[in-house]
Amino acid sequence: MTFFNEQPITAADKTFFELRKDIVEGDIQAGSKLSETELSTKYQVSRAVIREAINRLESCHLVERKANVGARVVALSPEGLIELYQVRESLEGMAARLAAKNMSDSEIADLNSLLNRHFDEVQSGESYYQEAGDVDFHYRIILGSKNKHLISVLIDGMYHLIRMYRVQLGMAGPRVTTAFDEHKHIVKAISNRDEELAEMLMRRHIMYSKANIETKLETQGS
Amino acid sequence: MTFFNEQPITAADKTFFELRKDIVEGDIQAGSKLSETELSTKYQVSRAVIREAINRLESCHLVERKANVGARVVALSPEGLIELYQVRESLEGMAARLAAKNMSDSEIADLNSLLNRHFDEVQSGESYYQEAGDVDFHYRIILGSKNKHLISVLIDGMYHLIRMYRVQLGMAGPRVTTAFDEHKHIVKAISNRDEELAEMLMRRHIMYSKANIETKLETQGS
DNA sequence: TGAGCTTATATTGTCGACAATAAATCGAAA
DNA sequence: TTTCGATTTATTGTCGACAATATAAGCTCA
Repeated sequence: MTFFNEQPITAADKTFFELRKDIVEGDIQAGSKLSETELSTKYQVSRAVIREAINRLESCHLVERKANVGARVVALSPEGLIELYQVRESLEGMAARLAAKNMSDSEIADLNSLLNRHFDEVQSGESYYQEAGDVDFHYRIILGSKNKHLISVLIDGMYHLIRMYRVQLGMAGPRVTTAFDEHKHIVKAISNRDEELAEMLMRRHIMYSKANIETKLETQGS
Repeated sequence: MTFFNEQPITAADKTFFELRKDIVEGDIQAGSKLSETELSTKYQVSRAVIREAINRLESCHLVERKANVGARVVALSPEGLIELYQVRESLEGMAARLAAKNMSDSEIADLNSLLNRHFDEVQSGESYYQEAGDVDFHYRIILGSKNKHLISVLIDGMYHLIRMYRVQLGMAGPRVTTAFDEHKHIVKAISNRDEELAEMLMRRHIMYSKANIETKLETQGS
């Protein structure tokens, strides 16, 4: 998966990526305090670098900072996840609409072939790629919107937080074949340049996903 | 206007607010470079403080940073403004939907009285409060969504950039009475708890506003 | 003359030390 | 014993200096 062309340049970049990974994957516990001095010894960089990394983590909504007190990793809550999905529904719906308007024919063709590849993988039971495939699909449509601001808000501002929820609340989930069909319909709408339908189908797709998570949270009781 | 309860605590806070104001209002030119040493003498703080302020400005999409090169104030372009309004349409539409669901009756009553006040002001020709009133209206609905993430993305991540466009491209605009009617209809839908309609009306309201801006940009040629 | 390389310069990135603030500890009085 | 206040301690905020990088200037050679 040749996802983000993010490659660290400065030490702050590198530390930011490492910290983000450790937070998203739960190596640094949700809700825990981030001590600057502690982290600076752990990651072998100065406090200035740690501070910059923490500032960036705050921008992605992964940590919360209070003046003269410090930073904490965000606490994960069912309500927080619901709120996140409400915003996601709205923004990715718009992304699908804009993708129907702005994606080139060749990009749409690529998207179709991606979907076919997923179909083969699902058939052969390679559940490993399910989440990656899902992420990839949504990622391409987001980029397909060609709206820089929208892309930034979704990728920089929400993607990693969503992933954090997925990883830590264990949302690998089934919902594979139905989600796949939904993806197909969305791409169909996009290739028909039907903006209205593309937005509506994407919103429903995310609403279903949200509902699926909600029932899961109820049964397992988080 | 008792808007943001943002009050500076640290020197970095203060500098961030000052810098943001100077950028939004154009005292620091759009597209210009931000020299850290220069700013540190200008604002009488160390470079560390300036760096933190610039990092935060980057989070609000007011400046863009490149590693080992520096930060520039964003360049304003008609395309950028359109993109911004697309995201705004999507998010504020969702905000209106959630406001219809989550605002308390008393909050809705307050919103109504705000609108009546605006009506009086418009009647008596106090065009001064037009923009402030418009901003206040939208701000209350955003808060009414009760969705922290949505609020953060809109207020922290978009509001000041939108204001920067308004100020620097001179969008005080007419569109007063029609916008006022639209506001009234939106509040009506919210007080009826009609989520669907509230979202739709808000989206249209912002679409009209966007269209209004577009024609303006065409005639005056930016 | 100009293309490519080298050197110089200015700017950003990183660091450790000090100052300021908030939390924790301790002590005194009711 | 408990509550309020003072003192200590730990953490964050701020600073100036140094290192690393990128851009600009100058130089060499075809």
